[in-house]
Amino acid sequence: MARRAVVSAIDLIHRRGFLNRWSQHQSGILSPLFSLFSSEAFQPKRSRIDFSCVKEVDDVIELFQKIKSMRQEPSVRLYNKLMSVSVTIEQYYIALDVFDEMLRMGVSVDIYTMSIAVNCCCLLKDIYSAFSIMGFFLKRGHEPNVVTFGTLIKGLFLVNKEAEAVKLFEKILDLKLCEPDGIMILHVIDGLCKTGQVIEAHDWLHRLESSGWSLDVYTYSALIDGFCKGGMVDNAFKVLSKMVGNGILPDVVTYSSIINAYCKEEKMEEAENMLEIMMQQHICPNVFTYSSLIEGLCLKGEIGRAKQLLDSIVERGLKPNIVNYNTLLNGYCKKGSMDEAWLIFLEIPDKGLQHDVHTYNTLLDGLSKSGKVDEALQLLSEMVEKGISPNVVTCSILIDGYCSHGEMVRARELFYSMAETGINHNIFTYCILIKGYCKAGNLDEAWRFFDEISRVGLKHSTVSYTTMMHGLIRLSSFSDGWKLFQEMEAHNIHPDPHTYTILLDGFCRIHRISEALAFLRVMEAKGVNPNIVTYGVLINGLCKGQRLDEAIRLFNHLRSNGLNPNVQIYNMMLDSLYNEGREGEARRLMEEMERSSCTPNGVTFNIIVWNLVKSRKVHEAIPFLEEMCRREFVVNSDIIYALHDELRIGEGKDEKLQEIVKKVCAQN
DNA sequence: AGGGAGTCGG
Repeated sequence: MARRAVVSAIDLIHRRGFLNRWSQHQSGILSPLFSLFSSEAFQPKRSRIDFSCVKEVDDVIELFQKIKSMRQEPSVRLYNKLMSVSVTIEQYYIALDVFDEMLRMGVSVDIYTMSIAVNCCCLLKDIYSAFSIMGFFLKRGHEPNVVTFGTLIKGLFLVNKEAEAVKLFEKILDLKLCEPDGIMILHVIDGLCKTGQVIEAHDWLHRLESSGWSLDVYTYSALIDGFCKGGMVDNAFKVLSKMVGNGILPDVVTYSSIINAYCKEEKMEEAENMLEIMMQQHICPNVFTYSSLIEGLCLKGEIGRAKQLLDSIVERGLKPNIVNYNTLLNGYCKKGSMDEAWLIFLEIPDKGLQHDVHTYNTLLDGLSKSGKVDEALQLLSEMVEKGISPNVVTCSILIDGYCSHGEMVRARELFYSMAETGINHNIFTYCILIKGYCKAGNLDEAWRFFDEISRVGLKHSTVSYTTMMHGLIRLSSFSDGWKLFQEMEAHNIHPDPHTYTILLDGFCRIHRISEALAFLRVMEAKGVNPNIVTYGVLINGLCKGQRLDEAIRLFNHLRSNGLNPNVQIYNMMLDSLYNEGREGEARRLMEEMERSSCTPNGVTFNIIVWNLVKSRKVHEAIPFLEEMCRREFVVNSDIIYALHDELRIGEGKDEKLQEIVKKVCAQN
């Protein structure tokens, strides 16, 4: 690296024509005048060099020239400063070029030069050169200090050499090479947390605490964040109270970490409580805090509140960014509220923000998922017109859109045309196409693309195997799917809850329910936790297999596993209870459903209404039908026929019934 | 004069 940088500043200057311009100045007719202005007589004793104007490489080169041509021998400080502004504008190679040139010119470099140069190498992930530079300085009698060592520790973490980083830190402590300071300790604690070694980080913190080293809010916050990210919020709180006990007060970052963790788990009440607590301490939330809250609300489907929150950020004088809007847009799209999604999309430019490729991808996904392929294609051309290049995600969305409408010819065309536009396929695009072909009933093509994955040098994933396995079970046979499952395990590709759920469903569909139940234990033994869908599949199997009581037992067991039954599960149970004539239990289940704040959907209403109509309690069904109309739920045709029959029998005397039937028919 | 750190996001 550093040697590559031997392209010295001089070469660069030649290439960029600066030297030429400079010599023209010197030899031009204006040169006497120029030299007058640039002479020291007109400059203060300490040369005025404005480093704040450095924005790009050319500025660095210009300043380098300026420093070099100063009458008075420029001090090493000026060159150091030039290196550090180069770092500020992320031009690490240029900074090292300056460094090389300093050495070439015989500038007497110092320990500051060393730290900056070492930092450059670290940021370029060239840890070898970082140590070489330190060695070089050592030979010249410059001892590395806490800054140099801290930078090296950071560098080691940056290149995933955690063990070496810790070893270096231990060595520094053991041999007392320097006194560790807050920044160095932070690098160690944060580095360990970010590599998933939170417990180790905690042990270190404890050790450093008892040795009396200074720990600050940064370090504690890093550890708290580590625990939060590792799903150990309890431990995070322990650290929080410990830091307060040590007289270090949490700040906005500390709280934001915890709030973020709650939001990720969709525990919005807790998140908002934390917000409350921090505001009581007069700590103002910032954009990070709000980003987490917006995301959490969107995850919970509370988009309206998310929108309110986003608007309130502006009122507070904070500036939300495009990602915040994209999050909200995604929330609306996932909910299928495309009108609101469009409004947000159109609002973005008014807020002084610009649509980016993610904005377009999000809206495209929403449109194609809600069947508005034409609108999606129009948006795509608008995107291209605006100069935003579609990426592999854009293509995936469109291919998926075609697949879900069974338009496999177009899906395939797009798949092949991607390469021409320089967009490479990844495992995701393959999975989408495989799923599409399975859905379209074309196993041969699905297999063809499945086999192509490894041929084109891509790595199979859990999803690729699971998708193909699902297709086989549905279109071919359970045993073919089972074979692929075994192949998957043999290739050491780990099945996930999704994989197991499909297999369990397969067992149920071929009426091998007991094996499904046994397989649930296998899954758990392998450390894969069944989720609510997994249980749903089993409950469905038991219901359909006339084993309703076992289904009820499994259902009652859910909450003790920390799982909340979803609306599909309630629907299955309700349907089975009605079919078995266990009306009372069905009613009780409905009450429980309401208590658990599980929102009934169209299917729920159809089940209820159908069973009321069937048992000739049409009048009890009317309020449900009204609610269905209000919520624009589709009413089953069987129900509509039965209602017409009812009207005929009653010879149209029942006005209330007539009215609702008219309304239902108009809507369906 | 140097490392200047910890929270967010598709």
